[in-house]
Amino acid sequence: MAENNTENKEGKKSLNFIESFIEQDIKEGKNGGKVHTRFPPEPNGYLHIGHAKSICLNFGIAENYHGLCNLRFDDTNPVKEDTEYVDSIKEDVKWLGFNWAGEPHFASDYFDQLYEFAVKLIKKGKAYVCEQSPEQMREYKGSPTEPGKESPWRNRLVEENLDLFLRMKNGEFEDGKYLLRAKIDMASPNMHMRDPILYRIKHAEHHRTGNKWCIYPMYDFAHGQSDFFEGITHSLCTLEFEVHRPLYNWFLDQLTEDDYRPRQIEFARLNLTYTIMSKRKLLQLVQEKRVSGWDDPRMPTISGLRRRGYTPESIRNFSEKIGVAKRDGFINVALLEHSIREDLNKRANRVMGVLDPLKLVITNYDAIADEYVNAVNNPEDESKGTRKVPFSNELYIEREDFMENPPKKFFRLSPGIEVRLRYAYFVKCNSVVKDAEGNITEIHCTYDPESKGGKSPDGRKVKATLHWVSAKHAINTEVRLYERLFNIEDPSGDKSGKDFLEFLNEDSLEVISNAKLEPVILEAKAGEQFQFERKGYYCVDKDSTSNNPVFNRTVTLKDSWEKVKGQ
RNA sequence: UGUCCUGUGGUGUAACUGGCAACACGUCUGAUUUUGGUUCAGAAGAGUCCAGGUUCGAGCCCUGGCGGGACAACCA
Repeated sequence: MAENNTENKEGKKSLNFIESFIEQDIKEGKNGGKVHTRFPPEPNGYLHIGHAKSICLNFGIAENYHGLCNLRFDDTNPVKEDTEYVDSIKEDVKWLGFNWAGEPHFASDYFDQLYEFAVKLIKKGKAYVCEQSPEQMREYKGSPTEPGKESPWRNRLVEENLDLFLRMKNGEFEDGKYLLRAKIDMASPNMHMRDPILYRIKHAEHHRTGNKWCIYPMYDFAHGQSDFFEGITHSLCTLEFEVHRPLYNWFLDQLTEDDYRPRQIEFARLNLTYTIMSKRKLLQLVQEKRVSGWDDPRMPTISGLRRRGYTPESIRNFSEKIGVAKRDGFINVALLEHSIREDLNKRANRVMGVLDPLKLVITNYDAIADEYVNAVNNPEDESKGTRKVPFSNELYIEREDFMENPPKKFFRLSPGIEVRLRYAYFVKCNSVVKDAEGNITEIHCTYDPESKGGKSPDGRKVKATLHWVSAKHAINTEVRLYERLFNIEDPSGDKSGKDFLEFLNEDSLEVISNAKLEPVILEAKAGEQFQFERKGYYCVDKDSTSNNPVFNRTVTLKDSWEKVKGQ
């Protein structure tokens, strides 16, 4: 699967630990040698790049082993969940390029089966109705280092348990009055085995089952069984569920006598530098309007990355590059950025765009001439063809491409220096116009008519090629420049107790309202990606209108001048 | 002073039943270049958390330490 895996001496691809488990299971003929995975989000928020890792893993493994992967919504807590999230999750999974097996599944599809299973446990004497308050529960639960104590309701008669559980279901009691708990071991070193809660009373409307139920199963009582009901063979989840595994298996033991059983395997969740992955915190950013929404291009959500200009391929490639293991670490965002540059370099058409315009006047060029120059759309892909770019005596160039008193290694435009205007002509700077404060307002140049197309007939060289836009043809454009959302690598991991919001980067968004672009961009559709030559990759935002085109910067180009300049 | 998981270049991931620690990103050279991009060529950077042990040979096996993480929601 992972493309960065080296091949061993026999030319066999090395496997990640999950693939090794799976191949072992197949070899042993477990579950008939089948592989069936699932991606099981709770519909309580938008998917983020961490989910993308899980999606690529689950769907990728199913594909590799000729199996299937389900999409299942883990919707056992009605107060947090919503169909808005269901819809966005489906959209995001599809956008990433994956197809789930059949229709999407829901844990709520199994509420009846789960209820029956709970009744069965009661009858077997393995579950009981408990009346402890949350406080009492906590007290009786003990701590990781001390055993718990048994609930006084633990030895209720089966008949009584059955009766109470039925009445819980029938809505006879208010929230919190009773609980159904498994009878396992209050002294277990594993807290999750200390008589975990199976059902709680919650008079809440569920986004799918409406008011049919007022008792809802807990995660642990729903997840493994859902896997079982769907015929899942390998249930991949993140590391924090490792301690749940004995309970996952305990339920399976109660549920089945034959030898089919899903296997839970845990892997490390993705951490990315300079961002956060917690759904709760992302929700907070949205609710407090620190960002414009779940799809704000600065968000690590799939919808945010999409709006930012990331392609599904780039995210899938990223996911392969990071691999999968059990140790938790931090992936540098540089790797994500590399993935999108790599992809867009091949697919994005080039266009010239000036973000910080400075007027350049060609004093010896005919002001009324109507000239077009030929430009290559994508040097990496000849099939993308060429286009005509209007040229005139008044142009915009990038303000940072001119320096009146340049340092040694600056080889762009400065007085007396000749440079090439990309695809057009050589120009030489003769003078500079300034306003009353001494700010440069215009650069005056002369051009060499012999250098049309950017080639010098006498073979003389220039050290720089600048992008430009003809002033009278320029399309005035809004461009949104994004920087990382946080100032430190791990905003959530601060040991001094600072809130993650304190590390928000106040300059993460810069809006330019007077960028100048070539006329071709008027034909661009929302979401379309371009490389603005020498500046980076940009895409058309959904806010874009024909009167007011709006572009998002996906990522800058690698900029080695930036390093030189810094010295 | 519990249980479980986990320690490999700056970062992430590899190394099949023990056999010269590899790949990617990042960094640094140089070449090419009508993008200070791309591409190409090359370099630096770890001796595998520590200490013992087994072995001809240990990142891999054993013992003992140390570091990091998870677990005490009627959340998932």
